[in-house]
Amino acid sequence: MDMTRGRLHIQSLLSKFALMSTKNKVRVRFAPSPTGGLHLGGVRTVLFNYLFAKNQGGEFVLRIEDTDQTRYVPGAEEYIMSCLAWCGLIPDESPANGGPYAPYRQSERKDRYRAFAEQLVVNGYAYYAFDTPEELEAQRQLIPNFKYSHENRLQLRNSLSLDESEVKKLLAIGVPHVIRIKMPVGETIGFQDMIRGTVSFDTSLVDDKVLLKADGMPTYHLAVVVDDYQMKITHAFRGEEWLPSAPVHLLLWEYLGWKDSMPQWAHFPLILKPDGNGKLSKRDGDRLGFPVYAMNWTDPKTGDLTKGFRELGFLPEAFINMLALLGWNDGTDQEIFTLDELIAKFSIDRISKAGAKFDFEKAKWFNHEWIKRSQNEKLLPMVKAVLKEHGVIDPVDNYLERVLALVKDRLTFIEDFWIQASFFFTPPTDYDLEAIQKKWSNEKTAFFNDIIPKLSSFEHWETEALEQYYKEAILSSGLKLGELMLPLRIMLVGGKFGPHVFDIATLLGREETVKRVKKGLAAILT
RNA sequence: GGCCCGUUCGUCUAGGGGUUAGGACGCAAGAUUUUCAUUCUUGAAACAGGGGUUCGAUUCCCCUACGGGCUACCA
Repeated sequence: MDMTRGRLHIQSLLSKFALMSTKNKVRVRFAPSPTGGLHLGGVRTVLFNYLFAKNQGGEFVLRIEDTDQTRYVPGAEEYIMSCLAWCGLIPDESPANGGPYAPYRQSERKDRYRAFAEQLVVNGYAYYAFDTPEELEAQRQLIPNFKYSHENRLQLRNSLSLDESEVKKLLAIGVPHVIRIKMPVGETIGFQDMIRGTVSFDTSLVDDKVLLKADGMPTYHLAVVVDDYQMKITHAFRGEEWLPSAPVHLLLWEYLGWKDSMPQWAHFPLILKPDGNGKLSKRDGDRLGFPVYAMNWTDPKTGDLTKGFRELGFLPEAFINMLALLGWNDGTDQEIFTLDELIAKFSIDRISKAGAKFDFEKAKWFNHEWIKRSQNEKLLPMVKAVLKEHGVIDPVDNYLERVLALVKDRLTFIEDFWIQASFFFTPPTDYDLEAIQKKWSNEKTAFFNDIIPKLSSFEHWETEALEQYYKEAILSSGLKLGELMLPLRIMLVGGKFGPHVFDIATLLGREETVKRVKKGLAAILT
């Protein structure tokens, strides 16, 4: 499929939420960058943005940051949209009418950024810089901790250090250049973060960030401010890794003359590696054996597949629930929330400040809880898919549903269904003979030979009646109850596992049960 | 190195000037299930350290330590 699908999703998102909104509504944005799979942290950022917007009765806007052409990965944009759709955060199908602030891809908004960057230069808040990447690299080699800043900008090649005529000439002949912000000296710039309170910086210590790259594309710093302004964003929430660049953004809002429309800020804590320290990365998932992406992601460059939560058998409800509770809680002991509950109860000031280590065990627990709570009919398609993988095609719905009801509580992942219930669909081929053969006796053989025909004609094929009948048969044979329970189980399922043995027999049906007992008995006697 | 942010059981967290510092995951033990799992009960397990302020500090302030983030013509 081509890249338009991503756009359809964005637009449908806009139309769905934008239509219901009117003036003075909260507008929140998230800007994924299509450089790879969608990471846990990314989904959580979207989720928090979404929950806040919905909680406030506002709207939620997606921008696509595709201005980094070197890292842009084809297909990633569409993949991100699919992940968010799976999570239930954006609509699945889309009417394709653009929202009021289209386009939403930075590459398609390219021209606007240049104009604002030039405006900053004219007003003395930014300047052209002609230094080549090689020259800057040389500086970095020469000077430890080199920073392009007020301390050295007059020694570098830019419109501040060069003659006006020289600058004009360079621009006229098209020498590649960037536009950098001219950070003021000795000012303290601060803001109110909705999570952290007052945060402030000394502008002397911040470097002159590039605003517009040599290829004419904006950096994140310029794009985020222009887009947030033009899209009338009221709240800008992002990960904590952005905190250090906040002063640049603050200044830009001021220099562009938009200070009064600046959004409120919040910086979310990071999701950390479960072991050791640091930000959670794709590598950690590979290393520790759990997914860090929402869905399977195949890197088109390397062909590497990274497994996703969806494919592992996570329910989207569980995934969302788990992510929401990683760094947020509602102040009560409740841990299981539906999306609607999360929306109703969400508030920014209950987000914790400190980073949270991801715990896969807890994630599994959330999934287990959600499987238990899910309606059978919802689970059925997923269970069928698992069966299909193992060659079981078109199981009877009614039968499948009864099996599912019996084993549902035992599942951590949907995939576990096969481990827990395969014997309902294919008779055992291997028997755990070790468990019973040592204590086997001729009396036991006689018992089964005797009961097989009786079972074949047993009328009340139903759990309780069967159990009663079987136990009475044991008693009257003079054998011990416990000695003949396990053999029956092993004949039916092959091993020491599974639900109540008479529930299994009931579901299997009379014919199949008798067949398995015969076959099992033969296996024991060989 | 510089700047910024943070620090309650192993992990996610609640709490907040006086509490037996609460819950959940995981772990351990027991009960139930004549299997295994589920479930239930119980248990072990935390306020980073040092100074203030205070009658009293885990809670407020400062310092230190530790952790994290940023320090690109990446986001």
